[in-house]
Amino acid sequence: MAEYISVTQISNYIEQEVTIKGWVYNRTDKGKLVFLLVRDGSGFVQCVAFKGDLEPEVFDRVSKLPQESSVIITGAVREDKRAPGIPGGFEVGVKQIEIVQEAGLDYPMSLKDHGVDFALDNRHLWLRMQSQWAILRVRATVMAATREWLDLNGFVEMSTPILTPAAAEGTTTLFETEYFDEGKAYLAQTGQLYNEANIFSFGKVYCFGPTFRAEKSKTRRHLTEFWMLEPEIAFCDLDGLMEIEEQMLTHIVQRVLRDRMPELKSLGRDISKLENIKAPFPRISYDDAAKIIQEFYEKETDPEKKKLLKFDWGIDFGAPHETVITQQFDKPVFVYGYPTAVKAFYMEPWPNRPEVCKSVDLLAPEGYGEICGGSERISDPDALLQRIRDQKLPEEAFKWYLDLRKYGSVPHSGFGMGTERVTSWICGNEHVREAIAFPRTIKRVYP
RNA sequence: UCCUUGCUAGCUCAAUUGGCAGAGCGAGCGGCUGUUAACCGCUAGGUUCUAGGUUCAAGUCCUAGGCAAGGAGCCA
Repeated sequence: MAEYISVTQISNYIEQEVTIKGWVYNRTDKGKLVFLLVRDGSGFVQCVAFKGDLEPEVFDRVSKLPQESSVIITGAVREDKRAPGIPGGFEVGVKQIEIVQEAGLDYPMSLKDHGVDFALDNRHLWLRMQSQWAILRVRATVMAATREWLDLNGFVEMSTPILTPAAAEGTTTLFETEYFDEGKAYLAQTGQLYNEANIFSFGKVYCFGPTFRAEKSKTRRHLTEFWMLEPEIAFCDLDGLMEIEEQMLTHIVQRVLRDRMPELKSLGRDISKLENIKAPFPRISYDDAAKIIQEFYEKETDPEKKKLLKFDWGIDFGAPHETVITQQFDKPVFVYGYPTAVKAFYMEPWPNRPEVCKSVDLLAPEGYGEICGGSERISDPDALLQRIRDQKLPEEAFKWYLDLRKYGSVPHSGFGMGTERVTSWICGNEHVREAIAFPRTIKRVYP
């Protein structure tokens, strides 16, 4: 009896008889022979059925087998450069085929292009397309490599709550829900404050889970539900934080290159752009970034684009600003020292320059923009209380958070990384919605 | 909330200045022993987003509405 294998293993079974279980991705009927491109979850392999090798009625069914039919195929593996697939270059000569189910003829997804609306309405089926399969395989590797690096470097994974009592930074962007007799609870938009408590027990921690933003943002970089990684580190300043970010990201990209090359190639990704992603990453201040933007603003002749590049010191960067900055570098670039006024209340002010703070964003190249945002946190209890009062935040809700600065306060830092943004950048996607299996956007909660 | 663009066959899109509703893919039938989103021949498939208006004549122009997209605002 033939051994059951997955397509990824196929190169180890040349000239041997194997069994493949999967789905018909494409069929090419050539008359007396039929090519079936079969996907099994691990890869895509071409299976070839010759009329002379099968019973006439079986061959007849195979030559009419609809796309997405589920099959169990047994036959000998051959090496053949002409064979398409992932990894490709191998094919199975069909000796036996069990048709588990003939798929319906009205399968709506064709191998040609689809519009965004149609593709998303059929996300449960769109997932089967090779491009989506490849992107989500890269995503899984991004997540695995992230945990791998953190675990190897002494971080402890903590699970921070999804249901939270109040906003970390205002209440306008929270999804709210009734919570028994306690009033309202909110879906977490960050686990950071809880991780700041966790470090005083564990030193270096991270949380990695879904995060919710009720922002009415409709852009290629936004989802209302996305997966965020948030490390937090005790006894760590801004420089130490940047070092952690660049080491971790280097590991992620190099691991994807090692383990997901066929997927990246099938997506048409320019691999040379990724091979270069190695620490150290360039570091520029907000002030330096402002100068770069100003130069481009002055050079720009198109009035439309010039308007988008308009920039006054003190504002946060928009997408066009980030694009201009990232295009100066072929690696991700750190921009640190943002104006205190545009950043969250807990960020440590710059020494002798309180108008800027020890915040840092990591911007991905090729125009992808912000993938990580973080800061050194305020460690002084009086300074933190002052910031909470200045921003008119509910002092009562932050009582426990202020406790952290009373009992053994230390300089500490942390950042958040958007899984979908990192995956999109590595894959070269146009939109983050393809980097999560079932995207949630302002206009879509189905399927 | 604002700006811009789009909505025509199951899907992706054409349709010149307002003048006969078209193609490719998918589906059906036939052909082909090396296809790579195969190719070739034939067949079926339409309330042109909705409602109203202008006109001899509306997919096309006007009014209102709906849906979607990606930008702004907002945003770890």
